[in-house]
Amino acid sequence: MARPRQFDEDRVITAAMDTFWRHGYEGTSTRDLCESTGLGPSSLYNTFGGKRELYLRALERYYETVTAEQIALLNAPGSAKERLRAMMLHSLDSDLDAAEGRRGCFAMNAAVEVAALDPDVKRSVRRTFDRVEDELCAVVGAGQATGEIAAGRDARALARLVQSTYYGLRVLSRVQDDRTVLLSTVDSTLAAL
Amino acid sequence: MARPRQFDEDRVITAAMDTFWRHGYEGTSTRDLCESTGLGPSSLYNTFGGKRELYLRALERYYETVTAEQIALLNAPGSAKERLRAMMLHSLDSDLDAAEGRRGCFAMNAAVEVAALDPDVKRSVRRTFDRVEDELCAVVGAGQATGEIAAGRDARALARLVQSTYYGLRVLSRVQDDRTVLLSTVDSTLAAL
DNA sequence: CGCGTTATGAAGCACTCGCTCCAAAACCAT
DNA sequence: ATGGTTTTGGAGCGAGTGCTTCATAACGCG
Repeated sequence: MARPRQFDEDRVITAAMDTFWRHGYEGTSTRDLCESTGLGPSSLYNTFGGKRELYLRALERYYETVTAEQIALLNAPGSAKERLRAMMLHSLDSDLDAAEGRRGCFAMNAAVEVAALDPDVKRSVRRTFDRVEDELCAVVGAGQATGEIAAGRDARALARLVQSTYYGLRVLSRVQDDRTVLLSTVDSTLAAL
Repeated sequence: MARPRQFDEDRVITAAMDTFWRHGYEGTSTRDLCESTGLGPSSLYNTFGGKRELYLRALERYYETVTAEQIALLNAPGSAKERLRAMMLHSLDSDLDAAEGRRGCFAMNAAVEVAALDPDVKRSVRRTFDRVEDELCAVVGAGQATGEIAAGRDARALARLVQSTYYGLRVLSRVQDDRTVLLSTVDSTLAAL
């Protein structure tokens, strides 16, 4: 019927996610996106609509890939606390890895930079955070069932406590390079459960 | 000797802080700064050097005013947990106040948006965070002295735990509008001490 | 093949970016 | 008042912004 696309849409979104993640929304120009995706501006606008829409797609992709990986770590074999620790360690090491560019958590970056200005971004990040909370809640519940975690307190409340500490650590990791300091806070969190 | 300045430097920095705080570093243009400070570009550049330097001054001012207020709440009369709670509640209500523009914590915004790109910004935010940690540590220590907080665990470790939860809550408040949800996490944190 | 349709690359739109330059203005010491 | 020094407003620099336009290219279908 017509000329087919010369690019793989998934690859393009992944490349765009990488660029937005690294430089933020305002810090990324449409030319940056053209360069990292390999698309010309006309293809990019024809396919996705514009910078904002592509950013939303990138956030979606982050949820499908990186957040999914966090959740997989939470559902891996092991005790509840081992699984919580594995997830936090994984993120922390990612945050501190200079080779990855110290770009942090894309969802958190979006929450801080864009959520107040764009309701769609706010909704997308909210969905990611809510999903993480749910998964944490399930792990805490499992820990309570085995007696590993005190059953007296509400699982949801404990999950939210872990989640807050987790994102707080990721904030601190932006200016704190000492892994052992952050690591000890992970252990304090688990000890408090 | 020469023509004196027509503006108050402190007022200008405070106005710049307000603008950077609201719109972020990349989201603020030099024209925005001229408008909010009332200065022409020549005065602004002659006095401060440039956008980046003014941002650093704004961060300094944040430390001197807003962070100082947080610390004052930590040192107000009351039990240790009451003081921790007062500080967290104050920030949370500020974060959720639509009239303030949902701009969050300026130091945290700087940590997330700029710290990886600018060592001076990283240092400045780090200093603020370290100071907050120290003050939290003092309050925790006081709580342990009165028996309000279990003396078994290291005060510094508990302070870092509180700090992480605190900044994590401020991240979540960017997408979570329900005050009671965030509030319950504050209480979970205090209960875990 | 030729047609209808869509994708592509390049040029470029109006506008904004951070910043500079400079003549005029405003002060104080003499 | 004059001279010396600094500040001020405004015009404007080159580069970059998000995005559009359009002729051309590349396909599947008849």
